[in-house]
Amino acid sequence: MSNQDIINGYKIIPMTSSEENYLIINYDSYDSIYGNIFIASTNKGICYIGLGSETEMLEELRKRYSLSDLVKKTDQQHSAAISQITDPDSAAEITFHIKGSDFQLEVWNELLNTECGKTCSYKDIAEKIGKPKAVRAVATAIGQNPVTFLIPCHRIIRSDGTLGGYYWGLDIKKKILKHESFR
DNA sequence: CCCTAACTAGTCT
DNA sequence: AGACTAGTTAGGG
Repeated sequence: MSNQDIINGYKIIPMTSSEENYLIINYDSYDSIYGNIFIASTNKGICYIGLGSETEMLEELRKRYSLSDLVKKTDQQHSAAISQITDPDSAAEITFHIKGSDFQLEVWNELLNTECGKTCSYKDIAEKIGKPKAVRAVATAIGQNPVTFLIPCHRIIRSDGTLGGYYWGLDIKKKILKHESFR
């Protein structure tokens, strides 16, 4: 299974370490239904989405892509992301350019198969990637997802139906799920 | 229903 | 090597 398959209009391009050198990353902050949202992208795809002040997010971005050049500049990809977040059901085509271990990329790729408005369990994801016993590792990898909202880590909940965790806070997880099931 | 223990594999120190 | 996890299951209160 390739990491560059197109799934529901989404595609993940893994960022190699050589690519990361002197890579130009455009970032900016935008207003959204979830408040201020921070989006960053390379010339190949979106590499980070986060919630919080630009100062905090910039620091986070520098940690993740320490060798790249960060430039405050709006981008067509950013507006595509915003409209997709606003209307999660719309069939947009969005590409991600993200760094991660083989395992992480495999997990994030699998998340793209989850349907809007539905949920599935961490165990389901572990089984789908053929490592049914790696549930906890899968959960950790999901938590490291650099592109919140668009790589739908919020749709993954525990087997017993409870919400499980969420990096940006459980209230946001609830809010997204509610927004997605409206239709 | 809540609690604990055992199990599990990837990542970080 | 050891200590963490956005988990799961089985068991006992």
